[in-house]
Amino acid sequence: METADLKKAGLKVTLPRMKILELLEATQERHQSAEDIYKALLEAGEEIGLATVYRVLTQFEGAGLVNRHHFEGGQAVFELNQGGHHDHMVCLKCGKVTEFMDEIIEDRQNKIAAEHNFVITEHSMILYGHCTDPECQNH
Amino acid sequence: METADLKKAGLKVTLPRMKILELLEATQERHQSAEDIYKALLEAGEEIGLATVYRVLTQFEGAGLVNRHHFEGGQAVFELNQGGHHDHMVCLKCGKVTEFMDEIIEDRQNKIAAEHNFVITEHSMILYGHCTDPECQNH
DNA sequence: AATCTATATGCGAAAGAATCTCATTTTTAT
DNA sequence: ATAAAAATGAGATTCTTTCGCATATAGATT
Ligand SMILES: [Mn+2]
Ligand SMILES: [Mn+2]
Ligand SMILES: [Zn+2]
Ligand SMILES: [Zn+2]
Repeated sequence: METADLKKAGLKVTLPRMKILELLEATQERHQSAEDIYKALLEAGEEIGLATVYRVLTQFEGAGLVNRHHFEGGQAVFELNQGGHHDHMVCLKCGKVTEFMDEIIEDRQNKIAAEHNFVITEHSMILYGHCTDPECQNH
Repeated sequence: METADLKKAGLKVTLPRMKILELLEATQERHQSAEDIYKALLEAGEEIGLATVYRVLTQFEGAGLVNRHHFEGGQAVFELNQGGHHDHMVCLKCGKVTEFMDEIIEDRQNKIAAEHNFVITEHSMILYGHCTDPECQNH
């Protein structure tokens, strides 16, 4: 149930918020830009302004409901926060995003930060390259 | 010598290119935005347009003379490429940038990519948090 | 159920970063 | 010194994101 998530986050249950949350839960595309979401809502017949989409996503991020990633080049992308942390591989040819998580890397990150007396609050790790699609591999 | 680097990169030796390269070599700030560089040049009495700074930095990047990083929030930053790869820790309070390099992480990144038949061309790994400065540590 | 008040929304304007256009200048080859 | 090709500077333009404000809505209160 989604309205519960909104209330729990201290956010009023409004139509834009519900629709955006529903979309994030239903979609195949785990990583979407604010504009992607805006357009998808338009196509679904919802009349929600782009500024509202940005605002709501920022609020969702603050509430821990979504995560925002800055992949190289384009807009920021958002994905539903479903608990487990992970990092990303992004194909520079087709844009495909693959998720992964590596305990060894996470451990090393923490060790390195500790060595520098640095307190990590978040991190971003993105591998860029070519995915398995033949179109993307040869040149 | 720097004009040699420019020629080697197939770039004409122009005043803006020399001045920008000199600045990057001389400065304390290893990581500067295009605008930082533009302003530093202005203060040094050079009349170089911001568009030229962006153009030249992009050319330098293509030639492998500099690296561009997209830290969260602000503009892209550029640093002289002095050979060794490294990653970054960025203090969200004071903006201080610390560099580090970890073979274990680099190895794991390559292993993970290989497991996914993904060909890495570049990667970005940034740890965000608070640095050792007391101002930055206590909230 | 009707009313009230705070909050959220939609729209257009604005901001910030980076790129583009094009007339002029500079570089480098001749 | 001359000419052709390339680079520059200034401003316009694009792209993404945020802001401001009049209107609409949610949720609390009668
Ligand atoms: Mn993800
Ligand atoms: Mn660096
Ligand atoms: Zn691909
Ligand atoms: Zn700091």
